[in-house]
Amino acid sequence: MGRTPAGETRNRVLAFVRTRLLAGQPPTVREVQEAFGFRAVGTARQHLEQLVAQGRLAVDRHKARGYRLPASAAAPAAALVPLLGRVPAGALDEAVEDPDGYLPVDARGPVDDLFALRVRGESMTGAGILPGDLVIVRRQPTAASGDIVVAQVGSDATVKTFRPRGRQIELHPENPAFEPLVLDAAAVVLLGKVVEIRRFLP
Amino acid sequence: MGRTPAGETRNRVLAFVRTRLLAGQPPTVREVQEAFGFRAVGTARQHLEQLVAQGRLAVDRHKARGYRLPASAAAPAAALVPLLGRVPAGALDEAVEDPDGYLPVDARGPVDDLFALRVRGESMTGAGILPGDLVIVRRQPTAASGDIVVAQVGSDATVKTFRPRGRQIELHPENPAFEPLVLDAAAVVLLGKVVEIRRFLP
DNA sequence: ATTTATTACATACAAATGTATGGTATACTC
DNA sequence: GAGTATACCATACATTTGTATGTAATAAAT
Repeated sequence: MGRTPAGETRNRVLAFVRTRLLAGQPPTVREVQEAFGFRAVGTARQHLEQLVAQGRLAVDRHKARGYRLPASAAAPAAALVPLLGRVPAGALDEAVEDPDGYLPVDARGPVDDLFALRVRGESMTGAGILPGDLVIVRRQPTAASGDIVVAQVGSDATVKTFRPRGRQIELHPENPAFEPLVLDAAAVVLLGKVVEIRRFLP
Repeated sequence: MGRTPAGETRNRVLAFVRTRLLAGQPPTVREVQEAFGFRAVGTARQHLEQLVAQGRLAVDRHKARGYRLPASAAAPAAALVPLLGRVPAGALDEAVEDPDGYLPVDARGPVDDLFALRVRGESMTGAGILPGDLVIVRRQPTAASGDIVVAQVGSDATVKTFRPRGRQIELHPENPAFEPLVLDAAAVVLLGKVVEIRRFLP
């Protein structure tokens, strides 16, 4: 029987497999076969094996739905980080239980200790953090001087630059219109360090 | 034989399956069995089926690795957007073929026409876009006045605010130290509109 | 024209995997 | 104690699925 243009079909097979993998549903050889209307399993498998030979796909041999993206493709498995509506005093764990939504992040590093917050106020505009921006925060009880952190002061969570001064802690805004907060260390709970900022434009 | 506390194990099974699913590798019943040291396949399956009965898991019957997260879990599938190192004149499609990396984005909207670029220069700091930031761009040939766009001027791709003026196009920086570009419409290729900004902090 | 490579088909087999049935032990209720 | 429920084991079976082998058709190279 005949054929089709060039390596045309093969690229489509790769696209199909990649899509399925990103959707979290690795396809079987026969699912590829059906998706492309091949009348033989072998045809689908041939394309898949060629892609493996070219290094464009990887495979777990003898396993059902064993085709993977090659490590070189640097396919960061995406994890989801909870977006917290508000941070109730103390109970960060509980807030994580009932998030307002989720943000996908690169899962090549640790992600279990991440959460996201929406920024309120203009105190950090000088650092390129605008009202409404989302910050992704890594939970940690300490930080280095100069880090942008999320700290709990009273019942509010606030985003500021962290500057410890002996027994006191200074929380610096990055906006000349605002004054630094100088607080006793005991009055501040460090929720974590801002590791990423995201802004969506309409 | 004996047992274990309460519904303890079951929760762990759910956690295990969920982790595997988010990693894009749905487990088999036997993989669950081994992960928990059950000596019988049935035990693993019993837990899985109970979770399905409770609505905490979903399943594609008679399919290998068929356990899924229930739709109610509403986990937004993540898609990957290619991060382009540079935008060669005209050939955006080719650049997409060989990206520097990928960014995970929420896949509930269209994602096929998205790509990401790294911002160079300080011309947009007034809009909270700093050098080194990543912008996620939706490919489109036109834009509304005031949109932040990526435009190709000569051989360079540049991020600016878009302001059409009759037959001319003005590309406005958001930084008083820079001057607006006023160009003939024919000299500008609009690559797309910036829909998201991301910044990673060390 | 012959050769070679690629694409595709047909069919079969073996391994992986989902499913089913029956049994044992512990805990709880009545 | 009888009855019920839960957690687990042991084994078998059927389907799904990966793998292998042989053949045919078309295109490009020699």
